[in-house]
Amino acid sequence: MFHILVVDDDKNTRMFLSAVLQRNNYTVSVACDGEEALALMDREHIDLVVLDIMMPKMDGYEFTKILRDAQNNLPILMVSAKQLPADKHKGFLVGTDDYITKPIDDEEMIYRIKALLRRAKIANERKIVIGDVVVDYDSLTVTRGDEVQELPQKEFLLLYKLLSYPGKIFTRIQLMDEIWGADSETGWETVTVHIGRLRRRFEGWQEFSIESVRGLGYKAVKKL
Amino acid sequence: MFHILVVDDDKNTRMFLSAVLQRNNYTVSVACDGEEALALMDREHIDLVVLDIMMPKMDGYEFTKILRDAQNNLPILMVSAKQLPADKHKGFLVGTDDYITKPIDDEEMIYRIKALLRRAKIANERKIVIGDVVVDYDSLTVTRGDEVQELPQKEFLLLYKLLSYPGKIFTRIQLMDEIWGADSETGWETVTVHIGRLRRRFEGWQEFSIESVRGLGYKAVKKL
DNA sequence: TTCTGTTGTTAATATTCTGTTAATAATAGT
DNA sequence: ACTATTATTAACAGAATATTAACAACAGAA
Repeated sequence: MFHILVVDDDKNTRMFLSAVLQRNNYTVSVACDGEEALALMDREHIDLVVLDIMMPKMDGYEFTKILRDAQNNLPILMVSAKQLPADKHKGFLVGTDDYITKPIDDEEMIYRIKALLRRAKIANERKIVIGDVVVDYDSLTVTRGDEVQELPQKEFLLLYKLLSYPGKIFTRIQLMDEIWGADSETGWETVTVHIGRLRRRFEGWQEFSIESVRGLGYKAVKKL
Repeated sequence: MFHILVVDDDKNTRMFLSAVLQRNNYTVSVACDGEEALALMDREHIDLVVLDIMMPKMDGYEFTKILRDAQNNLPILMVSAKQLPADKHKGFLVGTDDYITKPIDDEEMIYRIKALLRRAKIANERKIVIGDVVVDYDSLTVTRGDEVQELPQKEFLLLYKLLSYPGKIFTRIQLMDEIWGADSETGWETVTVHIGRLRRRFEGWQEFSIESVRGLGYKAVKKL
């Protein structure tokens, strides 16, 4: 089903992790260090990496950094021996997706792996996820829990654009150009109206909001 | 295991795609353009096609059209250079099964290929089961409990197509192409009428429904 | 042939989107 | 506090799209 790569220099840990993962119906490959891991990833398809921070030659941070620099956004679950907050922080900085600390609780690990895989899958589906809210490009829908809203194209595209770059300010003209096309006859005032309609539609939703920036335009704000 | 045909006029892209696919345990054939691809398909068995839209001589759309005309419903993954939202939709509206945009993310591609192959396998089983309802391709019947309905061909094919990919949106044109054949004289308005007939026929059935997506087309929704 | 059911066409009707305008509200600058 | 500017909102009209019914053409079975 899913193929997981375990990278750890300690043989016992490797075996322990493999066993736990296999028991949970994942297939597993192992590597002792970063280099070996990278080599292996060229040959096999990997869905997720469980990565020890402390390793000889190349440590976990370096490994992550190399991957991310290469635009690879494979989900990574880091395993850290230390419990210092400073360390946790560093992990997130390089671009890990989640981490657990030793001693490893297998249930917790499996739980986190599931969560990561779920997220990665969603990321592959042209969807924007904000908390419980899912914005799906292919069906023009916005879902929260079991509530599904199908929006009209213009409204949807507007929302999708804004939420694709949360915090970024778009001018009305920009939005016009990108959604209506630069040579559209339509006046930019309609953007305003559509924004209004979106706001009304998602009135009371905690997950995000569309804010106006006077004199400039609009931006979407995620709230979590 | 599965044999994939890559059709792209750019040598580098071809090599890149081949490499990624082979690394993921697919066997690969390549072709530079549509004609070569068609010739090759006469000689070799192909499970799936990865197809660039932009090509000399025959472009991706044409290629797809020819295949579909010949009642060939090989899964096709289109590769589009453009990232304009309007275009994106066009891409999957023509009659492809799925599409990705350049720059190609290999993980995304593999993910989508897997999904397509899985679906193709299901489509070959010629029977769709939804709760108590059985849709049987070979006898053109829909059964619920001891109630058996034999539907007219066109109606049946339409329903079957939609239910084969629940949730996926099909445009009328796409449905025309796939059921009537791309060079049929019949106008796409007919699809609308048939949808209406299907709806009437299965009025009040809880198991599934056919929903319209304004501006795009129709989709089947399973309800459990 | 006559009857029946399927299929495609068309036109009338219904529904939903979209853009415009004008009135109202909010904001910043003086 | 007043004004000029900018933003919000509601209401409307027309465009675009979808649904439905009625009918015509046709094919096959009785």
